[in-house]
Amino acid sequence: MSQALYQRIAGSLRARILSGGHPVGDVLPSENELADAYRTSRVTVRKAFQILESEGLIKPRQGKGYIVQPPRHSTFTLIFGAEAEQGAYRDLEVSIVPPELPVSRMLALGDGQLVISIRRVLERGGVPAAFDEKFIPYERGKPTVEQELEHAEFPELFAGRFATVSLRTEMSIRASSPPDYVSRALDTGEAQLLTVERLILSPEGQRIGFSREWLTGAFGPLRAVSGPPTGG
Amino acid sequence: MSQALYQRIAGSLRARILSGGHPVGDVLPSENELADAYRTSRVTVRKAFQILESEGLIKPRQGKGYIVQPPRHSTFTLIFGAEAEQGAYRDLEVSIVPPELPVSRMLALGDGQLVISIRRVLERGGVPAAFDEKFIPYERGKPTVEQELEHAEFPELFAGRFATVSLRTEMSIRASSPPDYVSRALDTGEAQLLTVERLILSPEGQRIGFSREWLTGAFGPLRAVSGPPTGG
DNA sequence: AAGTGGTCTAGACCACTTC
DNA sequence: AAGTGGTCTAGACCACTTT
Repeated sequence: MSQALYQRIAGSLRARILSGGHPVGDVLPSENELADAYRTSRVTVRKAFQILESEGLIKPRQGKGYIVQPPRHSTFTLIFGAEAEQGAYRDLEVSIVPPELPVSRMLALGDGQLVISIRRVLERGGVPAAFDEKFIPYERGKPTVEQELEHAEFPELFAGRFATVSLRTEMSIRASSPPDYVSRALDTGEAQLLTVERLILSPEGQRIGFSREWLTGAFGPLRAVSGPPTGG
Repeated sequence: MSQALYQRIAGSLRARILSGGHPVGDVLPSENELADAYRTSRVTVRKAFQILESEGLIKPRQGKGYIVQPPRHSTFTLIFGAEAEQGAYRDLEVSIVPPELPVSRMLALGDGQLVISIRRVLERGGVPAAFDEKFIPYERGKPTVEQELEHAEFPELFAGRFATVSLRTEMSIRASSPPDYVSRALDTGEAQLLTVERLILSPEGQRIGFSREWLTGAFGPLRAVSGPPTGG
């Protein structure tokens, strides 16, 4: 099971870039040069270049060549959701209520519009680790709350109304003091907690859901990574 | 400037998937079918499929076809660093000191190993927004602190010693109480702050730098997004 | 056996950059 | 004019899945 040729070419170029053999700004050997060197076709060499391009290592410039890019350490990938599965959710309350002002603003609701509110606590090892609160505009004739609750994950909650692939999520992370009912449920007193807010957007940009989570120390930190892939 | 054929094919398929025309688990038309339909070659159709694959919308299975994937809303892209440029750093202190225990642990330092400590405050509109503290193992004969300070961004600080493309960063986000010297500098009193820790790793996995940042409300929330690209 | 994706070839023409 | 990447063709053989 030897590697494909284009993989070997990509690996060889990657190694040379990462080891500093081709510093940032350098122009790599051209497609034709490499095709000759490896006794292969240009298409195969291009495939190798496209791998490195997708890794952000190089960028093509027509008429010039492939140029080694500076590393982008400002884009991080957040690992989120995996940890939440280590624990159990305890449902606190499902209700149809008039929204608080910040919620109403976030969902851009009209006057008198009610929302479905779902409150849950994540427990880990018997200790409350997070308080989770979701808000969905309430509309008669839409799937019932009971049905929706079968899906734990937020975006999937809208599967009946939208193609879930098409939904976008905007996340906002800060430290803030939770309201009383949250600090009581989490037993955290006055402490400020890591707060994660999520806004679910339809393909048309409509705000179709909003959630707030307060994470205690028991939840652990959020983690993010950047840089070249670990396997490479 | 009409779009390339493979772009049009990808766009057409993407639209059908996002609008729910091809639900999750569906098998898309085969490469040969589409090549016939668009009166083009298989290579061009493949290129279209590869775009959708890179977007995470589909996954190929040899002998079967391209299958529509469930959306992955658990991977978020953190937008970090861009906001920091809206403001000015004020240097507080550069010193060579014995590390505190947590720093020594994070960098896996031996006994007696000293570290270079760099403390800065980010001010935005005259208000302190963040406290920034970096630790680098001190070694004689390596680039001087003065030289290193010319580079503001953390990973770039190691440009002399490593090919910066090859560095990885692990980030950890939580809410915590800052030490006294931080809350004094930021004038935040007892409040817990958003805390961002970064560990810089060499290609070999060696821990070559560690940073801590405490962000006040003036810094604003961290933001992350997931879902299909905005332009698509 | 037939159909699918995975890899690869040996050309072609175009737009762009450099000399 | 020569070289570069960008797009595209019309084939080929392979490994895998389904019938």
